[in-house]
Amino acid sequence: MPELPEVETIVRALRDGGRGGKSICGLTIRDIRFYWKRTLSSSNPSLAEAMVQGQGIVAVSRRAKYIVLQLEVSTILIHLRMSGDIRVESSFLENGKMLPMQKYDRMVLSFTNQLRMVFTDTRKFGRVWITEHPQDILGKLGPEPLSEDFTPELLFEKFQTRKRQVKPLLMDQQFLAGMGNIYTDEALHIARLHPRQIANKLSFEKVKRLHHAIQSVLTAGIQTNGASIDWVYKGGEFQNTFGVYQRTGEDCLKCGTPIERITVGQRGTHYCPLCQRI
DNA sequence: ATAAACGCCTGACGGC
DNA sequence: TGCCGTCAGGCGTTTA
Repeated sequence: MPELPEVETIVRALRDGGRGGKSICGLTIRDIRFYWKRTLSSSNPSLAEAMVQGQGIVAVSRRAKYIVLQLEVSTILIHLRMSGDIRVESSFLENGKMLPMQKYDRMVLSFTNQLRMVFTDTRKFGRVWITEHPQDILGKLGPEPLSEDFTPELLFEKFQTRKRQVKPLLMDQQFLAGMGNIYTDEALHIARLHPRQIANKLSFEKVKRLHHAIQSVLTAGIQTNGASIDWVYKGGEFQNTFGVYQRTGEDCLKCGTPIERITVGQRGTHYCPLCQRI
């Protein structure tokens, strides 16, 4: 589910408090428990437990769509994939009883101050890594689209060696890190580019437009706390400003042409056939 | 290098 | 009501 803006919103809440929970910065881990075996990327829960037990949360940050919990020695990486979410709550009710688990809870990180951080994930695609070498995973990722070094010139240069369709390329996390299906469709619409355009055929002018569109949709997404659709991920408002995503058959807000849905790179793709021509 | 097909999972929704 | 197919903010592996 979550793309960069949703993950950023979750990370800010973990760092500063928000989304109904308190900050987890500085808390000490009492224990970690998994309720779905494959949620833990390695297959050794007792080693995972030993690697985090007693350690403090030094920093909370985001890299691409990964949540990064920096501990004193090791690092916890969380990828929410399609349906993951995080909540922070007290482990106990006011009467002193344990707060019950919920149906789709897959991992619980308990702290010594009786707070807990719960990773909930209906579809079980989400993954957690506990490692002393997070760069083994994060190091393969492409540039952060909102970072200073992601420039129109860099994007254009990276496109030159690529004959792929632009939409799947933008969603390739090793090419550019953080874009998903929604924000890619929205960015291509704003930039007036067809999702099947071949990357190295785009002029610098068009790449500049695309670069600006990527940064503006991601920034708007973060400002509105992400997009909330279906039962997954609550609290965002970005869905109210969709231009094409999930608007099949509705009028393009720029030209009035009905939005079409096609499949590109095995993903449902929404675009305006008039604004976004090859 | 590129891309398709498939696997991993559960749930919502529409058609019959 | 139930059954069935399709679809879903992702990504890794295998196969062409």
